[in-house]
Amino acid sequence: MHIDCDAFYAAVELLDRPELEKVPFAVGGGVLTTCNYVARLHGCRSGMAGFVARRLCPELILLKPNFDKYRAKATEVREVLARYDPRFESASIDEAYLNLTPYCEEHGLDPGEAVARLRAEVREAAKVTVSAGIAANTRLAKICSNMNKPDGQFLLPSERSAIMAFMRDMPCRKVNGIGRVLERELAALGIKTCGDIYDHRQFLYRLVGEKAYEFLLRVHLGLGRTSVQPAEEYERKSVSSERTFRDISDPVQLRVKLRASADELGKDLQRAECKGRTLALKIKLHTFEVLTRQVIPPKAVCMPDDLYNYSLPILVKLEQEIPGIKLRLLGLRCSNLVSTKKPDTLAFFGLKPPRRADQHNSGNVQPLAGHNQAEDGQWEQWPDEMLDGYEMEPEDPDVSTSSNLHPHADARREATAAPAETKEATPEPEWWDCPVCSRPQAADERRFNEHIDLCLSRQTIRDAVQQHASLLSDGDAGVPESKKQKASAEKKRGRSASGPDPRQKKLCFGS
DNA sequence: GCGGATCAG
DNA sequence: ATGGCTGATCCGC
Repeated sequence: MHIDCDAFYAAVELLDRPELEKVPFAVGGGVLTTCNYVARLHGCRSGMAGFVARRLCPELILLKPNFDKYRAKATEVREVLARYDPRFESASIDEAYLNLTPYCEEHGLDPGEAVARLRAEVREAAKVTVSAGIAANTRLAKICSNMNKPDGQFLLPSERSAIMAFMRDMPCRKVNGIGRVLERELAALGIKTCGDIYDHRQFLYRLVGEKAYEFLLRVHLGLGRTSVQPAEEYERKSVSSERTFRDISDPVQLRVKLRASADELGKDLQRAECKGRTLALKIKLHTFEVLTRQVIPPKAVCMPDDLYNYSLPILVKLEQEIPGIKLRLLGLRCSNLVSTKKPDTLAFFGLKPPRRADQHNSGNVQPLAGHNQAEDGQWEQWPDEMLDGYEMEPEDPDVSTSSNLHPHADARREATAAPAETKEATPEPEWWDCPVCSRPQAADERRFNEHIDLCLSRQTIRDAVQQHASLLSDGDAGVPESKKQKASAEKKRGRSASGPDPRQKKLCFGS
């Protein structure tokens, strides 16, 4: 199920100031984020520039957003959600995915009944209305939650026929990973609805590339992710900070901006407890053209001074390359992150149960190559019988456009030119137990061996530690053990409890 | 890897 | 006239 608060910011403001009910108002600073019904009557839409809204409706009242307030309200809502699925996944401050199957079984309820109950509880507890979509996977549920907005719900039966019928007339743009650009490209081929995708597949492959092609076919079939997990379990991949300002050419002022950006990013990195092995400078020219340039500092960076000093040469170079450069935005980003969190001793030594999402190791250990379980979950495996007929052969005219949804292109040896090994290994046991740590590993020979190597080196470390346990005063980063323990105990207070900062997680396509 | 680009919220 | 900010992913080099 996907759940979506109705006009969240506006709804929360309305609780404090009911008198706004009658007047056109919207929430947002420079940009209008959410607005009430009256404002909409004046043509103001959410996602519209503030000044445009003002034009349309001069008496529009623009409220300054109060994110602390919205976060507090979001926790109220989430407390209810947790009763239905303790492992629900926040998709943003006002959206979440839940797996309601266990709840329905335990309470002997239909999904529809359970959701009706959930929505009533949210309204009761948090005094805001929510809309919900109930479907077989997250992609469908997301679409469904918009069907009966506001304050409604929509159930899409989990049957092939119902799903295909549902997608057939669904405008492509309603699907999560299809934005304005892709919508345009598709429209150029005559593809307006998800149902149209299949008929045009022979052109699609070359138009959008392999990934997007597979994505679109999955959309057509109504396939999507079926797993749901707390957002905290996703690993962050970058941290950035950028600011827009009045056009600046003055080199001195530009350095001031860079300094500010470095300070901001430094703070954020500290909050996120990580450093970046890669540092990127992003600028937007007064023409709105965007450029990025990156460097790999000799060591992972997180201190503002380092961020500034390593990015300054990039700026200098750009200043030389672009005479009379005039900027309207400048920012810094760190990627290739390494955690500075105190290493979890148990996990590090492999003494802890599987616990997914292998935490960032402290820099010296490479994250197991790009294909982990989380990644598998996100693309949710093609049913082989479908994958065959659907993939490749974009030009093959004999792939008839009949209504046959299972065009078994018999004996296609392999899907793509890609690694191929992983895809073909499906019938085999998916996991091999590591003889060292006995944790399950992907059944891939190369990676399995790499893992064993890893474990052996851990074993070495463990032996060394045990041997010299009393002697080792723990040299890492010069942090005394006592301090590290303490930091661990406190963790990041507030983060999990009132836990705002809902990780923005892209769920499909991108994700 | 790098840099541009799209997408989401 | 699209809007600022953060983050993720994909594509073509």
